[in-house]
Amino acid sequence: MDPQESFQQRIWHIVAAIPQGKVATYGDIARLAGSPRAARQVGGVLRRLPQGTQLPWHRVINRHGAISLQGDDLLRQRDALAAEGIEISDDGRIALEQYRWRP
DNA sequence: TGAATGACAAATT
DNA sequence: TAATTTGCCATTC
Repeated sequence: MDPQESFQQRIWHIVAAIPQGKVATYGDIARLAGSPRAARQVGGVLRRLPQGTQLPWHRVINRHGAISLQGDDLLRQRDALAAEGIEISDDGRIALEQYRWRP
């Protein structure tokens, strides 16, 4: 990975590369960014994104295929994913084997 | 400069 | 198998 870029910039680039209709886990992104143990920081970066961002942050979910957000944000992400053709089971989880992004 | 924080993940119970 | 606890580490206060 490019060491000149800050950690959060690498996260931005990786998340931006997730294709529509696919999802990635926080752990995956952390690994692609060169810090396999920094999954938590991935969430930290996405949390501080500006409102008008173009980043497809809604395509990032946790290892259980579930959305980690809560409240209104949870509903918004759920809708955004459904709009891309991603189906969510009744318990609020996604079939990772089917929708997971494999670069 | 150092302590606290957290959109996770793996190990333990 | 599911729930709880522990470790992680870049960013924020």
